[in-house]
Formats: sequence, C-alpha cells, structure tokens
Amino acid sequence: MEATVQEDLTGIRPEKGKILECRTELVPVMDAVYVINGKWRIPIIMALMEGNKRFGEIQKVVLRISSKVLAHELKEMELNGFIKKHTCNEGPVIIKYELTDYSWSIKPVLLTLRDFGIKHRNKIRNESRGGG
Amino acid sequence: MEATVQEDLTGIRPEKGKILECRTELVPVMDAVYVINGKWRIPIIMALMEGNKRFGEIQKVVLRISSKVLAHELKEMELNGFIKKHTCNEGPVIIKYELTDYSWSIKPVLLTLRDFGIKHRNKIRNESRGGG
DNA sequence: CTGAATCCCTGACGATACTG
DNA sequence: CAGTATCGTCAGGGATTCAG
Repeated sequence: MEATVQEDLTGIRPEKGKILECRTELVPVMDAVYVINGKWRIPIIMALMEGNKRFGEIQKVVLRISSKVLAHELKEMELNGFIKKHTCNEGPVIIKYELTDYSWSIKPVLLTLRDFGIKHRNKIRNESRGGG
Repeated sequence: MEATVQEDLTGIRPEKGKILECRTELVPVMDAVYVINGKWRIPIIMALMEGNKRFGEIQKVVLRISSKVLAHELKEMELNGFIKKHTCNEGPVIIKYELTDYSWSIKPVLLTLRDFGIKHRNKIRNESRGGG
C-alpha cells in the first residue's frame, strides 16, 4: 500500500484539431476523486473535523462502519497524509486520530460539493412535486 | 432506475451535546458525490463539455468504455437531468447527447476538484523526491 | 479498546455477441 | 450507428472471529 495518484484514468483522448481544455483538466479532477473515493473517506474526514478522536469514537460517529474497514481506511489515509496518529503511552495506551493541515485543505472541495448537493436535492424534490 | 438522492448514506450520527456542523453538511456532500460517482460520469461530462456528441463519438473520446456501460451511464444521467437526448428523424436518425444547464452547474465542483488534485499530485511528487 | 485475519457476497465494470 | 443481452471478473465492503 503506497501513497499514490492515478497515472491516467482519464479515459479521454483529444480529438484532432480540437482545443481540449477538458482533457488536461480531467487528470487532476480524477486524482481528487480518487482521493475522496469510496464510501467512508468523507464521513471519516468530516467526523474528524469535529475534533480528534479515538478509533472507537470514530466508529460511534461513523455509523455502520466495521472495524476492518475503518482500520483499513485509516491506514490508507495516514499513508496519503490525511491523518496523523497520536499514540500516548502514559498509563493506558491512547491512540487518537487527527486531521493534518493538508487534510483541511480539502474543505473547499467539500463546500462546493455541498452546494451542488443541495441544489441537486432541491431539483429532485421540485421535479417530483411538479411532474414526476 | 429512478432519479434519486441518497436518503441517508451519511453514516454519521451527532454526538450528544456537540455542535455538529459536519453532520448536516455531510448529507448534501454525499449527495453530490453520489452524482459524480463511478468511473465514467466525469469523463463523460467533460467529453460533452467539448460539445454535443453522438453515442459513437463519445465512445471514441472516452477511451475504453464499453457500449453497455456507456448506454447505462447515459440513461442514468438522463434520468438525473444531466444530459438531454436529441433525436432528429430527418433522413437518417441522428441522436446527439448534450449537457443540460443543470449539468454545467457542476463546473465549480470540477474546478475545486481539479485544484485539489493538482495540489495532491504535487504533494506526492515532493514527498517522493524529498524523503520517500 | 485497537485492531488483524478470514470468509463471503454484492454490485460495478469488462468482453463478447447480437438486434433494429 | 445505437444500443441490448449474457456472462464473467474482481475489488470493496460486511460479518464474524481472533489477538495484543
């Protein structure tokens, strides 16, 4: 398991003679999607945005996540520099997870995502009211 | 298959006595993620951002997508109001796919995603140069 | 409490062939 | 050209159990 970016998942090829802004933009977009990918990354990040937490505390907040999956996600996210682990060996071993500064830099993404999500939900609602 | 938002995929439960901004934010964020989910949605959207295209044209631009998957994605995206289908019955039947205005409103998401993706890739690069 | 190990299942996606 | 049908693969994730 290594920290990675996607090499080229773009799956887009430029058409001949076409200015293709979208093509060059797609690579970093897919990189970002890769990072926030999966069912649990965002819930975990947002849970930790509330404050640092222990393994069990995260599990209480992020509903229905199994310990296997949480451990796995946490490990990957640590590798990718999204979280730090504090192990305090004074007395009982306490392990806390904390977001890195880097992880906080994902916040603008979360905000635009949220805005779009709100818009999307309203749209669906209007449609099912209006004529669906 | 219906146009949907996720009912509650948040997997986050508020802790007692805690202000939980993140909890309320998570729902729309996951809605948005749900929408751009999967391997092909974003490539397809960005392909259509170049201009309207026929089925086969999309397939030429979005590399390695099978017709089955493309048909499926197109159908779902139409249901969700992301694309419109023009069928012109004058002479040979021509079907073109086109983004809706609504679909274009996802552009801010794509842009912040791109910015973060660029940052992420640089970070990985620096780390592997520096000490990894 | 914090995980690791194991087994299994589902659903997304791929390959190929076929139809109007 | 624009899809549909069928089958197969595979990784993410669930349930359970075990260990430090």
